[in-house]
Amino acid sequence: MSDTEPRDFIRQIIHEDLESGKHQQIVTRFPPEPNGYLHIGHVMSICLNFGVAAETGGRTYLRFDDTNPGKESEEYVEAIERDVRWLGFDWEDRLTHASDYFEPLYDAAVSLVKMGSAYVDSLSADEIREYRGTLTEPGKNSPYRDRPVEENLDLLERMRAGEFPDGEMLLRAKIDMSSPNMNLRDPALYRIRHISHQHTGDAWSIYPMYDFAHTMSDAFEEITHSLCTLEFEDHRPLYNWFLDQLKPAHRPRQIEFSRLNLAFAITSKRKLNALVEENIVAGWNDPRMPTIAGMRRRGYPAAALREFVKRGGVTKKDKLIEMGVLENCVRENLGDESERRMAVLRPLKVVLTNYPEDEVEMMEAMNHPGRPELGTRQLPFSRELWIEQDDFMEEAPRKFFRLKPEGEVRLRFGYIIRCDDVIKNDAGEVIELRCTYDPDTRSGTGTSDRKVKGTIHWVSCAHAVDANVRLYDRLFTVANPNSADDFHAVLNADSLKTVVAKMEPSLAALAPGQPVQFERLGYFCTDSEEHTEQAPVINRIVTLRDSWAKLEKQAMQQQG
RNA sequence: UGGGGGAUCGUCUAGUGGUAGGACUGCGGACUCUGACUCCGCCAACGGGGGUUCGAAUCCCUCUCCCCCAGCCA
Repeated sequence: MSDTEPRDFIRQIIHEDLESGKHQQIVTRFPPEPNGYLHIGHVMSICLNFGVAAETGGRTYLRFDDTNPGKESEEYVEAIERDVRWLGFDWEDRLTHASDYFEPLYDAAVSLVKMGSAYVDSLSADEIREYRGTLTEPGKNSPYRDRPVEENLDLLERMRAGEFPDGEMLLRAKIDMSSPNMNLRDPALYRIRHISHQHTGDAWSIYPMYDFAHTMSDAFEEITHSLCTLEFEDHRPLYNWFLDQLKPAHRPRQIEFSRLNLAFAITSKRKLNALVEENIVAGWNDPRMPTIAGMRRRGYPAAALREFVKRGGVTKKDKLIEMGVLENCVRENLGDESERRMAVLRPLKVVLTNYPEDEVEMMEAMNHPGRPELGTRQLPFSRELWIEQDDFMEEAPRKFFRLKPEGEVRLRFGYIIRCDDVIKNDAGEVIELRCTYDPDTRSGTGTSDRKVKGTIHWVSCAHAVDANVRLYDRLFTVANPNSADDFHAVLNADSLKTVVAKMEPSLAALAPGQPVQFERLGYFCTDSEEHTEQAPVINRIVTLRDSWAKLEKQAMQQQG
């Protein structure tokens, strides 16, 4: 970070704490619950937590907040580790679990009981809800609230020993049932769950609640700045209450920031899970999903995701960032990084009537217009070619400078051709174009300075490689599907289209995960799950900007 | 109607009593063997009303709107 770049409010606090000597080193943590896959919102938290530590020579823990067995699983643990690593962050030897601290956590709970700050309640879940009051009315004390310390200690011990069924007893903090902050109305500390834990097996039959486990885990790990999202803002008094009561050697500070919401995307684990469970998408890593795994499979570079988050900033204001910002980051990265190739998504045959039947010429094509060091490749050119259906119009508007009857166009890295005849089937659809080429206009020869306005891409029929290409679009039709009553009603029915494309031969050997630009179309990569060299499956990462498409769209709207 | 937060171009974000700036989008143009890239230009904001001050996005008062909280979820 340069000196001129403004710092967000969290980085300001951190730098002040460093300068004042309050902390020698910054320690943060990223604490996901392993009950789902990480999504774009988590990317922000990861970049923030790992970022501020890395920038200041501090360190960051990857801590699994695994306090609710039954909802959590090892599959998610592995996916989360993979995703964080892929994003470019390293926790080194600091991979921990809240469950690593179950023993000291229990000790802390015992301490609270001993100091009269916690008690075992025997009210049912329903009764507790009734006793809690409402937003505008205070709650009332549980009749078990004043159990003697010895009795509480005994009950807690027996809870741990598994003597009671689920829900029979509950350890609660003794704070204030009339607090206007609901979190302070004697929040639960430990609940009974006779269920085995993915990490601790059957060692426990009671499990700590988030607020307690999270606060104390932060303290145990000597976290200096515990960064979380806004919805935990009114948990902070409880966070601080634990610290005030238990006075751990280290006192972390919680700071909240607003979550990152992406327009046209959902970032609720519940809803994401529903998309998967209902087979609306093909899994957590479906390329349409806003999950890290999905975006990786789609072909979004990790660097583009990091840049996106950086542009979003860190504030306390609710945000809904336009999809275009993300796509722009992806294009920017890929434009520099990826080699160019040619492929035709919706093929239309062109026959060059004046080109020799059996001749094949090799055309030299640049792999990147801005980076000559990436070299060139040879493209076979022959009498029969595929061009894009969209690149021909029988009745073209004035500004359409692609191929039209009697019109001329340049074939990229090839010749200028002229359209002589249009061949149609019985249904009246154009199925073939008869064209002539101008032998004096071969690319790179400089034998002709003849210019035409349009340049289109092509693939030689005889040499083309077929590929299933998946064209993705946003999953939802509204900017904020998070707030829709029923997300099913706002699903985009056309979020996935598949076409059989014709690709230049060099693409048959496209390395897995290697993004390329199909000239004039967009960025593409092989699908990590289904692609084989024999049966290529390619994902479209993002289209190129297309000012022609924009013009067309406007024209359509003007016509109504 | 209890408590906790938040309001700056369409979107995101700077600003910390002294010319409201940047990015993305949009619009117009240049360039182009990718209608891409690049370059140039333009449009566009301090939620409302009062006050303090030579001067207010910034300080004070007031109003309005938005978000979060009543799990033995995190």
